[in-house]
Amino acid sequence: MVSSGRLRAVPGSGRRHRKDLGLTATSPRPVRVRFAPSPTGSLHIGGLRTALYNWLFARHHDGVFVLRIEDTDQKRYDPQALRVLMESLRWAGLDWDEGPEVGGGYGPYVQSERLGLYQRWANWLVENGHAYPAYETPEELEQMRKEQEAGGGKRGYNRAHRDLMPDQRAAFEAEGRPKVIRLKMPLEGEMLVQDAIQGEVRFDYGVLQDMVLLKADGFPTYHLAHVVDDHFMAISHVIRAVEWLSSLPVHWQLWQAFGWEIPTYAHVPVMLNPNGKGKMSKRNPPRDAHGNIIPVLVHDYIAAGYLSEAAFNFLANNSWNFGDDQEVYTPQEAVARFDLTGINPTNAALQIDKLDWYNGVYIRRLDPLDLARRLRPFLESAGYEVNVDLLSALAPLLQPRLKRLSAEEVMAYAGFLFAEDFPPPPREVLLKGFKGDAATAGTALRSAGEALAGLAAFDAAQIEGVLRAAAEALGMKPKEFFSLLRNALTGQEVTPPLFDTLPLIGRDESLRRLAEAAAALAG
RNA sequence: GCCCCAUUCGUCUAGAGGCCUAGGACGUGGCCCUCUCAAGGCCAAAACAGGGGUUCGAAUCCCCUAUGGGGCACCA
Repeated sequence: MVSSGRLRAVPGSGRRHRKDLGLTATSPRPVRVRFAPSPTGSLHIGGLRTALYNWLFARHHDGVFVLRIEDTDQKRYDPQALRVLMESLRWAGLDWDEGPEVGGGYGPYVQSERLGLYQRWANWLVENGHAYPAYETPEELEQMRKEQEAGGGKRGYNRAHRDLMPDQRAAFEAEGRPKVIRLKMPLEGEMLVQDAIQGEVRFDYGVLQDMVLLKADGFPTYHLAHVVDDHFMAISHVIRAVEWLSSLPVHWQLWQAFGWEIPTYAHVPVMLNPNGKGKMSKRNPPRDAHGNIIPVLVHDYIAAGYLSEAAFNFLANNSWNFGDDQEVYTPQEAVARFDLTGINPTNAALQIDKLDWYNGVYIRRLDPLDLARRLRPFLESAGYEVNVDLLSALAPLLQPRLKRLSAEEVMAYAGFLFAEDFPPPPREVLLKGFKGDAATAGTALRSAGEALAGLAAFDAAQIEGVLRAAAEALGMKPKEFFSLLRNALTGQEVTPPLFDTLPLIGRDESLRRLAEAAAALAG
């Protein structure tokens, strides 16, 4: 039954032996892989990871990465989806060699433009006894399912039309009943396949059903389209989500029926919710410890302020690992080392904390001016007017502190720089953490102002010098003095370091804030 | 209900019969640095799901159980 020499049976468990296969070494075919999303909505984060593994594999082998659009579900088609899908892939740095907008020698790359091909090959299957027309209506099938559930018996299509007499068939045709084409699955026997990630996979054909290949509307189902397209696009390795593993026998039968060279299959594990319960779903978005929603769609990750560099590294390092205990690596480094069989077959929870850590790592690696440039649109879309020079000066201070590119985080650290006007903070804020009385505090603020006013250059080093001297002259602990100044100058408990922050506020404005705070305390 | 797959610290993982006293990372806790918060440095707690085999020797191979996950459409 399994005729391909490449896909020989190997004794023992898959886990143990899957790396002995030499899958690519023994394959004479040039590496061509594809990512084949359906344009029914925005790209799922797990989908991006699957795309990423395909891309890594293609680049590692100097192969070809194809983007194919599986728009065979007319009911769920979303015209916006394709654009968003491509945006998401490009954001992550996954460029495709063939597909929409770039073309290629195996097109068209959109399935709805290939309908004739599927119909032709579906008919070929019927003519050669591998498939048959079935005339049940969706309502009849629904009825059948209900009876099965009530009876507790076997589920699935009962194969009523598998062996129709020619006159029965003619009668249905004469009636004008719509028909589908179904695959004739073997009634017994076993399928045995070596999956590059999952290892040995075995299915008993007896429990499988006759899946629909061509729908009544003339569109193919995934099963037919996948095999026909992967054949005519010369795909060498099918790297897809493990959700498909259950339908592998259908595809396997199709390959056998057509007699085409079978690609190597690699089923990548799914991404589970952070709590490990169930796969990530946009219908039931997961939440973190604080009750915040964890994004599921790639465009939500972008909007949440994640860097594509961090997302790439994080996704690559989930289910696959670099080796050498190295956690941070570039796409180029990953390409050099990538090995399909090194993907862990176990489903993995999405560890959002680790993504946040990666994001911090990559934010810190940015050129500060680049950070400012990337931050700008987030601030603007939150309604802030951005002074580019100020933001550029602020960026290095923000850099070790930000977890994401977000207006919210920037404001938490530096909102006092963006305020339209800055009235003196209320007393309780000014005196927060201060042990002395208001008069002492006011005196301290005034002497800080005097020290700063006399400075030749208003830079961090000089500011630090005079303020430390002022603290000593006042007989105050630096800690106490500086937090008093922070309160008066920013109204915030948490800010970037004071000495670096003062030049951003500016000398005049700083002196004004100190004076007004002192006045407020006096009154 | 049926089919398939998996199971190593809370989480992501290393592990290919002896290099395992089970390694790394995130997170957590402590200490250091320190004007707050970060960043950084150091340290710590934390795992082979359970039970049977095979073997001189098992996290690793086999079987059973349990648990988790995926799938059972004229969706992909």
